[in-house]
Amino acid sequence: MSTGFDDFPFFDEEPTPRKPASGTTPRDADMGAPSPARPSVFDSETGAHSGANPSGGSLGIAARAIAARDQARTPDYLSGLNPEQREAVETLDGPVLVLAGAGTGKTRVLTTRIAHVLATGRAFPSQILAVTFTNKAAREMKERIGVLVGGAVEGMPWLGTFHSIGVKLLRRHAELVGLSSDFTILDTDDVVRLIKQIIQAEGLDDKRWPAKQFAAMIDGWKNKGLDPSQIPEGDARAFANGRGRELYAAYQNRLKSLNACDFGDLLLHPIRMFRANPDVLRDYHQRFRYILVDEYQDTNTAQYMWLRLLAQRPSASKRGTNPPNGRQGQAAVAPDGAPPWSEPQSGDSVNENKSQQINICCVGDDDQSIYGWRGAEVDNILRFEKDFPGAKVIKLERNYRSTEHILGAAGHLIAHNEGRLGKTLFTDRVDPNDEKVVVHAAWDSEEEARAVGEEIEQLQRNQHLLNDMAILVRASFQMREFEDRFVTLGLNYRVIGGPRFYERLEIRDAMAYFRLVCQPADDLAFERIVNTPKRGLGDTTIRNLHDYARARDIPMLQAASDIVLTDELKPKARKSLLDVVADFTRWQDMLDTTPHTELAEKILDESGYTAMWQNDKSAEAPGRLENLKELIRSMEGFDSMRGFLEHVSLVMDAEQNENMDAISIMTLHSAKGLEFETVFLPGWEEGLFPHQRALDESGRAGLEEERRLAYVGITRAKRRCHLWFVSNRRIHGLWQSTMPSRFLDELPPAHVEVAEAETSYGGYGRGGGYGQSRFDKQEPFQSSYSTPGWKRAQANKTDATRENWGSRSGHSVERIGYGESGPRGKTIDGHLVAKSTASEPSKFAVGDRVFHIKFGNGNVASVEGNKLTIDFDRAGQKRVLDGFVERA
DNA sequence: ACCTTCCAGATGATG
DNA sequence: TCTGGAAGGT
Repeated sequence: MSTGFDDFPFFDEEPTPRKPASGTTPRDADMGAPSPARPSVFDSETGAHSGANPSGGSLGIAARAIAARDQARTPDYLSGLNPEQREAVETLDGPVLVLAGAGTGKTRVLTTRIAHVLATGRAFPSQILAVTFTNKAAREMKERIGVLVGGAVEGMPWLGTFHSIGVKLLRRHAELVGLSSDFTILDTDDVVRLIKQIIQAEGLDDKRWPAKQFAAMIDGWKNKGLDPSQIPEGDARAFANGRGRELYAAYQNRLKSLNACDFGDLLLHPIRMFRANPDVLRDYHQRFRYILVDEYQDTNTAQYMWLRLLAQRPSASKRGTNPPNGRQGQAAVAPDGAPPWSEPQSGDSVNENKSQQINICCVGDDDQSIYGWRGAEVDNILRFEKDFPGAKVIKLERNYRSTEHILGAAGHLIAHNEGRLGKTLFTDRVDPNDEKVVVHAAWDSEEEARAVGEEIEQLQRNQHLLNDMAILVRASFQMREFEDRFVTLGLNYRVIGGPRFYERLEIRDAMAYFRLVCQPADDLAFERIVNTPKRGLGDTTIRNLHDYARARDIPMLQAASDIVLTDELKPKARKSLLDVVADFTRWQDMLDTTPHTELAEKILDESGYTAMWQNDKSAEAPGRLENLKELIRSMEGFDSMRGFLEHVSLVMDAEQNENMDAISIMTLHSAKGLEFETVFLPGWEEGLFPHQRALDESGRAGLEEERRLAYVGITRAKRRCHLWFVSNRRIHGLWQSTMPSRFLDELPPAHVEVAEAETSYGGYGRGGGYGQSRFDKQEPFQSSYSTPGWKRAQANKTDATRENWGSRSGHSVERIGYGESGPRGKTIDGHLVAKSTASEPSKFAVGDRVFHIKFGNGNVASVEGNKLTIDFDRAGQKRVLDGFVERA
């Protein structure tokens, strides 16, 4: 077997299956801790853990689990779960779908379930596959499992995002899909540039057929798991005079010759690889005993296929009874045809594993599916029981986050959706003092921002922290007005979302240098920096070079080093290019001999890139230099340049400054998974929310997704939830009069109150259809919020809420994840963020126990500013930035 | 290589 | 209405 599993010590020594015959109470022998004869991550790790064990004693988790069971007691980690959560944790056999409503302890269930699998000795850490969508979720999960099982989490190499696990699979088996294992991962920007080249090379007008649009199409196809040959005819015809399919194929070829993958390939290549190599797939079937999937409602078709392949061991009977492509009729699956479910079924390769099933557990909430536009198929979760026959579905409906009013409002709203699995959240913690959800009206968006600002200040005066408040908008253009207002008021705020650190120009340039050094075939990187800084290598030279490379089918860097030996170029260009080639050759030679941070600095200095920004007189230049320093600093946490590159392409996040008290401004989408004491939801108007385009493009499905988004918004609030709508909003520069959102009318009166204007105008707006469902009514509708009374109140309110603000000192703004081009006209830049975080004392102290996503747990050995030296339990001593570690 | 002018696009945003 | 990007001119 050539699958290269050597680094997984336990692969060849799987625990014997411990599935109890009855499926209920395990027999003693089955529950035993890993036998002493077997080398066990668990045994070696439990020692570390037991020190922290409040119940004392030196027993490992598994041993304690047994003891607990023997005494008919509950292991620590299970106590405190409610009955449903506990069922979700303890139902280990067979497929399980956990429908976890907002705030019902989803992550807790997932992490405890993993701990339970480990503690009962059912699998080793390396035999658990746990996938999330975001790095953040993966990180949180790792951290929380760490709390439960101590260092054993270090042994979980297969906990990560779909993409990071895809990379891992692909690095091992790259040759099976025609790549070499040092392939490059292209981000969206690279992809667009590459496609543009292809479009131009095909002699097409790149204005008429924008690369960006085609990139989006390809992405859509890949989300559905479609190869060029499988895309629907209509789609293929829709681009470039019917040449869509051809271009897609050309793009894939180009990727292959670049030894590169886009994000979609990180899923699709493993799928192809598994299909074409059943023996490899079988190895993974044996490895992954437990599969856990977070946010299952967000999976797209490709992810679904990927999971199916891994989760469904082929049954001894060929096709039919329990088909691996287990869908009843393909129409239900891929409406646009070309369902790629045709896994090669080698019926003969199967029998030996009858007894071992793979236990998949998907956790999600159909009511929070808000990424349909990104390819997510809610249907995956709705169909779970059909896909996985015998699946157990467990609903978590006990909410630990919000007041009854908030839950009542959200629940009533979401009940207007059809096609849900149906959950009703409830809470025990009922307090007569709880505020109802409040609906406010404003005249226009400016007044909306002003009034929200006043409410915030009022809360502040009552000792509420800004950190506990958030403004969640439907579209990012809404943020501007709030930002403007907060700058005026001197209210600290942070904007979350948007372009990220590594998407900044200077970071991408620097990364291109590093990429080219590590991966000489990376033509995109080459073209990006060959004339940056300016070296007199203009369009003509590049074109020459390009042709030369294409004609010989060699990478451009190679072509460059060849062509300088000829006299095809003008002397000036030739000299220049010669220098570039010499530089890269030298850097490549140093790759294995020079510490990578040192080399990185050398590259940036010797290439003249640093000098380029030093000589730049523009306002952003100092910030860019600062960012470059930050980049180098962040490399310290990695042991090689390659490792770092991979991290950046998949994982790197902007760090955030939690020390500052600031209100968060973000979109509803980026708020998913977060919670705040107080939530402001502005812009509840028809056309904006629900967004017109969602309605136009996806009709009822679009409306339902918008409604789910509203549901997500409301359920972010723990105690206070304030909804706003305005009568006038500027859209594309034009003032438009707007109608209150239909969602407002779908809220239950019992849990909602209408904010009165300061001068009481009582009585308006409440009658009529307020709170009634207009569910079946067709457009156009008349909202009860657009009565004359409301309008009067709004006009009135403008005066009633006149300013009483003063400017404040110490105002501070943070833009998390925004580069130099955040929403327009800001006086904020990345510089400010980098500076403020760098100058602040580290929040860590010597001796602190910390967690690093790559190196795991460790103790802080020394602190210098924001640089920490950490003794990692497994990885030894490293220097890392404090932003990369979290308190363990 | 740089500056000006023109024009399309303007929902959401993970890897 | 505004803006980022690109074409086009100098």
